[in-house]
Amino acid sequence: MARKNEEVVLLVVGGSTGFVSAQEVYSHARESGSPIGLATVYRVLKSLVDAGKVELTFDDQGQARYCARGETHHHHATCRQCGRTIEFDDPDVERWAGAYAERIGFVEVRHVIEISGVCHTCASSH
Amino acid sequence: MARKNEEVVLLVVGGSTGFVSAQEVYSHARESGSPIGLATVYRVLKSLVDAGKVELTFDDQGQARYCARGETHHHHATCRQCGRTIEFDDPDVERWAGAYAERIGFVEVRHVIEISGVCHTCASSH
DNA sequence: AGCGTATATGAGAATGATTATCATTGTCAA
DNA sequence: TTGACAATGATAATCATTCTCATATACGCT
Repeated sequence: MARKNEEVVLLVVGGSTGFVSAQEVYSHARESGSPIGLATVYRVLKSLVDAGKVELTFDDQGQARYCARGETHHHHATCRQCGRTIEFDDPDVERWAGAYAERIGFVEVRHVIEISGVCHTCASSH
Repeated sequence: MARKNEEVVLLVVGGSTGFVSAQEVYSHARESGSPIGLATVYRVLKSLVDAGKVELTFDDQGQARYCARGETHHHHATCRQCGRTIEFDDPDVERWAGAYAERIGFVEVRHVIEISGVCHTCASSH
């Protein structure tokens, strides 16, 4: 067998910077020679998300986008004009989120922090 | 005419605590006697979002959910089990977001901070 | 009022991402 | 090899959202 499907999907997701859509995972996997089907892409992605190996968010149009979760938890800042994504991991805000969750009595807390704006490059080339 | 459609939609969205889906807006509006159509609900919601009067996010399944944007900027903590929503507005995190955006050179910054977890009630009744 | 034009509306069709179905194929222990 | 069972992929179904278009309404002008 060429390669296990889960492996193929992880390679594609992990090999991309930023987020990829399920359809992109599918076409990239096919381009790289895997005979994987779209249904399996969705199945594998879902199991990877459940397993915590891949992160799932939704873009401005509500489409699912996936991103390999590395060792470190982090968030993203996205430029609304060029789409460039900056990853960040700020201990201050992590600490804040944890403290806040505790204050309101939430457990098993996840948080999503998305910052969007216009990056320096786009703003100056305006 | 009974009432302008935009008014009806704003009433429904504003009259709900937390987020509502477009379908919910539609059925609530119909229940309250408006002959509004689903297409118009979507049209009006989109224009309200563009106008900044309504905020748009996506839930765990990628469905759009709308929320009236009041005078004060705030964020939400949602219980994954009962769906209850707690609004919060914490100056610390606002300050952090602003400072961070400046640090990476972003302008016209918006940020979304979503906290999800299991609330005290659900956790203890488990 | 009468007329013309532009805009808004709603019913239903079309779209497109995601999910379910199901026959087929691969896996593996006995 | 064989039988049980999970994994796969093609395709159909689902469902939120968007598009289309015929109609209705608002607005300006005479």
